[in-house]
Amino acid sequence: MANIRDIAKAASVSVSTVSRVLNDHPYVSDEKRKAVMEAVESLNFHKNLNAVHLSKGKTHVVGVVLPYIHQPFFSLILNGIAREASVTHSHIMLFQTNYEDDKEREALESLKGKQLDGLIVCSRTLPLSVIKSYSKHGPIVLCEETSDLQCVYIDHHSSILAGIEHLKQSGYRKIGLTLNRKSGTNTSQRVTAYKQACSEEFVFYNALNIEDGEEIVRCILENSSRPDALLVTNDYVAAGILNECRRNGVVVPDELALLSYDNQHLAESLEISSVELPLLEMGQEAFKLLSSEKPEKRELPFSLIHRKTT
Amino acid sequence: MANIRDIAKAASVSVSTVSRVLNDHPYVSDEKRKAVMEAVESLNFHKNLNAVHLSKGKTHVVGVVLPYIHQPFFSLILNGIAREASVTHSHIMLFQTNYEDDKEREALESLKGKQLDGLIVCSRTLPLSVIKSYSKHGPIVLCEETSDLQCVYIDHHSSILAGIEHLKQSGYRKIGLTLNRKSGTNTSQRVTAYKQACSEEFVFYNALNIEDGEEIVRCILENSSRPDALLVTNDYVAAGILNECRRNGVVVPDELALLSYDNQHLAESLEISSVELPLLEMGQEAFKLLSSEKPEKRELPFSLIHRKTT
DNA sequence: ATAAAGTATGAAACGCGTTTCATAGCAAAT
DNA sequence: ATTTGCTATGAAACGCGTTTCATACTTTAT
Repeated sequence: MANIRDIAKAASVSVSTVSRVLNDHPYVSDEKRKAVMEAVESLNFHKNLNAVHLSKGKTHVVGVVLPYIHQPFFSLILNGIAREASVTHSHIMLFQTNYEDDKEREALESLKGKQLDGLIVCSRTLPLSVIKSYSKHGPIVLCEETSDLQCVYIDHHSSILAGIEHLKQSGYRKIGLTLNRKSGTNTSQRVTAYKQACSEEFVFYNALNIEDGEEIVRCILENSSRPDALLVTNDYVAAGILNECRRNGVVVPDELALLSYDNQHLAESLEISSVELPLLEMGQEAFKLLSSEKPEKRELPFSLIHRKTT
Repeated sequence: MANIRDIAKAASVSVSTVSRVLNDHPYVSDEKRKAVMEAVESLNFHKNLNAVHLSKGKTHVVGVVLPYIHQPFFSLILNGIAREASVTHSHIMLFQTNYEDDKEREALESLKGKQLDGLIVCSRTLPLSVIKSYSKHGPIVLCEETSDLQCVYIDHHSSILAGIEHLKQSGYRKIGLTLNRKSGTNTSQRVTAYKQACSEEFVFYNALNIEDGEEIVRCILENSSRPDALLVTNDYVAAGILNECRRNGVVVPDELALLSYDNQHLAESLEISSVELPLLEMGQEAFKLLSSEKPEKRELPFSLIHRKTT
């Protein structure tokens, strides 16, 4: 494939001039510009982006680290990122980690190797200190509350307290909590708030999908001591719970109230009460923070949407 | 940042030797290897990936073109791609197009500029001829039936016929069809098959999400001539339909049968009959096809899962 | 003993666009 | 008439790792 020097030769100009033409720099006479463009045309020239990246030291690619693409929570954040990236003509490199250290490291190494201009970590398993140590190679934004790095987050502690408050006001006393993984900043915040506000503890882990919700109902029914309300990981789990309740004749919300997280279409459609999280904005803000010079922590608000399950 | 020449100097060897050490080439004496590694360590050297990419002419990055990330159909394919990519330590660059020409072009241009080693197009709006014209710059795989390019696909024509057959055998006569966009290879195949098998026509477009399903029911109820069965775009639309039917006292499947596509968890959970599509495999196959030398068309099977809505 | 094969190493070219610096002509300002 | 400033253009350096080629020394095979 023809390169810029071939073009220079063909157009009888210097490579600098070719580069100027290609980049719309001023200070190129019309005739030379024309000559270059003709050469470009006839030799079917196009830039090698890797050379551009190397030379410029930038790629206009940002990495996005997330555990699962298909989970609505993350795909919405991703969507927000994509939307904002599109504005600046940046591209997105995806690192689906499944919460594996190695995969997260790959992303960090790509940043280090200048393949990425920045990195957005939607969720992680690596220690914060490790992530931070890479921040000297480029901007890193986290979607959780941290003090050392740029971050966008939701105050999950408060959201849980608000949810519990809401449930208690409606007369529910034995409030349970469903969560996905056992570790993680966001999870910890939820658990801490929960333990702070509730004496009895009904905590269900590994609750992530519809079928997990169904499983939880079965689990609850087997037990004599059962919650009368649940704060649910997300709308999908709630949908599963709702579904299995119907099958088993458990009346929602009388026998079991449900307050889920995310407030996706599904919640609206099934009339599930839900804590709305501005995930799209979260992605957008995360992207914007990449190019913010000063350290910033950006908190986003949640809001409780009251429907028929509470 | 130190580069390979600095290392060479510090270790008193040639750059070739440094490169050999960094790439685990044989033919390096232990002492030189040690010297290089020490220099790498003390100067905190790490490769500039853009230089590697330029030099090697490869990036180990594949582009994925899809309209919407958050749509389960595509996020599942993406998942399959990601899974397979992870095996070869390839990375994924995401091009969410919203079916905009420009975005698709960006992906194609990235391939042309050697930023990508290959491209998987999950769905497109650009004419096939345009896509094909870029295939000289790198492998392109489509997720639809084509004769000119590598592709993985499902025979949507047959799947519609099978669905209709199934519905007819159960006694339904006025079969309707819901679709998303009006154009597209997959859509066309479905429409063609539908028109071929059904004399009456009940076709609903822009059916993609839960709320679209609800809307469709409202629309159906307003009309005197209504279908008694629907072939539905995907499980989400079916869920919306199911939901709105319940609200309006329409009994499923007696008054309205539903056969959806994709067979996601949602369908299982709501006991919706669905045509299972091997989307994960589709993604995996698509990725594998990128590195297949010979032209290949790979058809994947669908299967009809009979549940309570038919 | 000699050819053949393998080990080890470095110089230089290669992949390729961008950018700085120097140079030179020409117009506007003093 | 002279300085200042802008327009135009090219040579060369820069970003940086990889790879080929040539060279030279060891071994192993014949």
